[in-house]
Amino acid sequence: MTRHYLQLALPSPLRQTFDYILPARMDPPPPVGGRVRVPFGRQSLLGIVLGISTHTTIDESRLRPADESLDTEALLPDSLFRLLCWAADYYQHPVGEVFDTALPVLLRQGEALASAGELRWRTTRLGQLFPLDGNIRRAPKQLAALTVLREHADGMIPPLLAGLGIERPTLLALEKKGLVESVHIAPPAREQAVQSLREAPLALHDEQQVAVSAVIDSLGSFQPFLLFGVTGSGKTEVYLQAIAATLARGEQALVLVPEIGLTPQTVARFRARFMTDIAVLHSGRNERERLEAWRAARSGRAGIIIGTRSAIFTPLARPGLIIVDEEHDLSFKQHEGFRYHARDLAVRRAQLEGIPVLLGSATPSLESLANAGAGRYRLLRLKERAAGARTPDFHLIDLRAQKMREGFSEPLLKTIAATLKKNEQVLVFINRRGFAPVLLCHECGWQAHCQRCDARPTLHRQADAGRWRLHCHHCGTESPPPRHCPSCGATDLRPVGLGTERVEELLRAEFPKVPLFRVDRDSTRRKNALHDLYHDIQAAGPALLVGTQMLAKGHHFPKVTLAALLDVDGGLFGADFRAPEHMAQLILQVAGRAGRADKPGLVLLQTRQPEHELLRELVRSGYPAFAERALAERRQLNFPPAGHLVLLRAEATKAELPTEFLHAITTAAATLDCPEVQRWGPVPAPMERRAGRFRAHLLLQCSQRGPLRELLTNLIPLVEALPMARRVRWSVDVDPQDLS
DNA sequence: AGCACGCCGACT
DNA sequence: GTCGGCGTGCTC
Repeated sequence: MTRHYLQLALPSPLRQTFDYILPARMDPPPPVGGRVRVPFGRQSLLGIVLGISTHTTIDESRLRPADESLDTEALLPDSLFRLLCWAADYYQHPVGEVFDTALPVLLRQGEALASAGELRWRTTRLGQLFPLDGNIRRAPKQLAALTVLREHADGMIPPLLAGLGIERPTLLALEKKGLVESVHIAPPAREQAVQSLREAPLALHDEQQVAVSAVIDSLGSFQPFLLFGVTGSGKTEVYLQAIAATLARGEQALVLVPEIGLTPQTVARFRARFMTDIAVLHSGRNERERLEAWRAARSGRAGIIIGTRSAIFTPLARPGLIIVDEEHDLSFKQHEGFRYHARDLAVRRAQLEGIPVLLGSATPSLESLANAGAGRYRLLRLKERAAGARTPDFHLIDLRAQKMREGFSEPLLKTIAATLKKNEQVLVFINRRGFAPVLLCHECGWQAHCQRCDARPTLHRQADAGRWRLHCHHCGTESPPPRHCPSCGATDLRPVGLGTERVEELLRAEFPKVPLFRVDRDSTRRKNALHDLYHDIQAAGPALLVGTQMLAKGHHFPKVTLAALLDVDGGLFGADFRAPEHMAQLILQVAGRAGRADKPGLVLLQTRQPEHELLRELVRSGYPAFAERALAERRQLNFPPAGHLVLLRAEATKAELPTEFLHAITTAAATLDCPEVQRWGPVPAPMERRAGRFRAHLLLQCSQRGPLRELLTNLIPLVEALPMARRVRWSVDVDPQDLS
């Protein structure tokens, strides 16, 4: 009899698969895509079967038999399985870790694929007949439980019982007496998603109608769309109606949203419209909930799946449409481990599934705009704002010509005062939380410095007690600020620069009678805090809103007519080549909060560089013109989307090691023939030391993806073979989103 | 990454 | 005399 071998993906950083002997007793053999338990060194691991073969390249004597097969069917549909294999190759990441990232934790730990069903308690035959006036009278809780359960022949679920004061110990006691039992009721297999609408769709304006029709016409075949619609133009209604058509075909829709965008309100909007089950997947859910959502998607029970980045790996029984909202958002790129981009995988997945994918944004990434320009994506424009709302006016305030009061120019303060006087709300945006980014000795110029990073810790004021703390945003270290300058002993230590807390303080002093709301990660740490804040802001009259990105994303503030950005220069002149793009997106997002319906909005930008070409273009002609110019710059530099990048990162506790290691890589690369690929570095990372580790970068650049991929495929085995590779932490970042 | 093996410093 | 530091080797 010929022997068979299982080719497995194992959760290990080793970039290889592992072969195991398929034991004769394992009959039927595990399916491709199913899990098996195998011995691995001294541990026992779960692996995914990638293939079964009669051949192996490994010496027979080294092979071990698999222990146990867990599944009778593949965990993932074929298209998703192939997407993961493709992604492992594209991102040059170990395939075992790719599967590990893609699967719910409980499945990785061996939980059954199918849900055991809902747990219910019910009486046994004996329990039905048991005399209630007998011995059990001495156990009142049990008596009550038994009485209730006797009236519910179908059994009851634990939460319902708990509502009646019946807890698990009581039920277990009754079970021990043989009076009640727990059963698992399996959910209906392959239940069809309910398709009917709960509320009527909104009327569409012409541009929306064109967009919806285009998507509906393409259902059933691969087609990427870029839905480029200004804030307030009704992108969401386009999504909802495209989803309605998808559900009407009996298919499912997968919706990806940015991390910050998946609020209860977002989900509520979908629930209000559709009767179907909606599976929600985000970081706030526990593993049990994630697995249930995953199962609902896989079985086809859920018609709509809404989730953040990792939801792109949700299996679908009948895929129909993928939507990526705010496709330019950075949170779609994973920044550690398996560094995939969910938007890019969404397009690839749509292709493998043969379905349309809709990327939506008011400020599309230059990548997507370039794809649309090249005809790879179909561009759908929404230029009109719904309900006749007007686009806000932009004004630059040249700070060089202004007397400043703690970060505020005179004209800005005047405009704020005037707006408040009209009973309207003002939004002040500053992209830095805390009180001040620098603590400086006024005597000798000493500055507070993080012990573990090449960075200055931010000065924070504790909400309670008003205590001061130094807080490093890069490594999380917190410490009390020194009372004396460690360098000269002086006591005159001063906070320099602005953060949200300081802006709050300044504005409270300036406008003592006006309610002020601060929205940043520190002020919204409490559960529901954000929701409550939004509620209070809507209810308030004239008010000041101070905040970071959090304030700029998602929520609408109809009463805001003035939005001010205190410092746009920081973004425009960041070290990263994408800094201007991100700043432009942020400016427009903030602008999108101002001026709705009947009231025109005004956006004030404080800058020391009013002649900056990109900034002027943005303010004068809007995002498309800005993007055009930014794209031209990228083309000149051969940067994405014109060219392609791969960033090799290395870090270690010894300072010289990362650079040495990357040097060794360049030496190894020199033996490979790839004249098209350019090399930058190795260089120390922009912040060389972070959380006590020294970091270095090596950037690879090429106008074509092909040579870059080929180089990586040949280079990485050489890198792994370097002895030094054991002593540094290194990673490959294909299509890096930021170079820091 | 885990996990074990192996050879040199400060302590119950 | 041991406990334990992390260098290095291996995992089908």
